[in-house]
Amino acid sequence: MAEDQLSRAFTALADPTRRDIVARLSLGDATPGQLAEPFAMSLQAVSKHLKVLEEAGLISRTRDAQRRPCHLETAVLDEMTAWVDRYRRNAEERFRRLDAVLAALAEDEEQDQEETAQQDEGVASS
Amino acid sequence: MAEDQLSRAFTALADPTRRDIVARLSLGDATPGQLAEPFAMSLQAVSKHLKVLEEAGLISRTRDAQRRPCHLETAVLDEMTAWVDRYRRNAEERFRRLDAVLAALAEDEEQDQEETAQQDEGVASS
DNA sequence: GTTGTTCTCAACCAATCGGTTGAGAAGGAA
DNA sequence: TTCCTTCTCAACCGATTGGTTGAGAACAAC
Repeated sequence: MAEDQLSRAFTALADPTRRDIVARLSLGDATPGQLAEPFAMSLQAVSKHLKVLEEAGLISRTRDAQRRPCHLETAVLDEMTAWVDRYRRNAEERFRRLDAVLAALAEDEEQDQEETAQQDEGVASS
Repeated sequence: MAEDQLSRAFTALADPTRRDIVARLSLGDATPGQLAEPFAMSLQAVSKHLKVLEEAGLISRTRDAQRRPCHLETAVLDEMTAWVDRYRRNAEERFRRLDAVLAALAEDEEQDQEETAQQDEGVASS
């Protein structure tokens, strides 16, 4: 996926109104008028939001007389989760390995302490 | 998760520089100086990006003398995939059901056509 | 102490964003 | 045709964004 496409997708979902629209569209296609209804803003503002979502590839629009029904496209949503998951996995795998190393070190430490304790029998610790 | 926290997270990842930083940090902690090195911009600019990432909860910062090592936090990444996946699943489940309905309709249609063909034997179609 | 390194803060600037209003295109209904 | 509905486009406005430079805080090293 092109870099700026991913930027557009994240930018699109950064706005709460646009996330609400995506949530609504996940339940079924809807016209701009229907989508604008729950919001305290003009139809033109919603129309702008739909343009942003369309340019991000998150929705597509068909035609039905004057109406322009909007349809949620899932491909870009897939790309977004793929990106986020990739680096989340990177980090978590790294933490897992680090934990293993720390656990091994802790075991060595325990071993060392036991040996030291044997050597230092009867000597007060500082 | 708070609504504006999610907005901050998506806003943070909307910028390519910040996505690069997250990718880099997924491989291991790093200081602002190390993170700024590959970019053709000032350290101050990178410092601002780190502030955005920190306020989104995507990174945390500790202290090591003058250095402020950055650490990737995966919790918010989880929240982001959870959000995206929720509505992707909604939509895909809906498409799956729609496909089933259409398949059923197509079968009925076939049935109807067979019956009509029997009734209309020898009659030219209009 | 002074010096050098690392990093953040403050002020500024051009560009973008999210809303507004007004105009008009596209198409069904009277 | 004329009206009404639905929607987009264009221009504008204030707030935010992503960069800059300059100043200075915090700390190690000398």
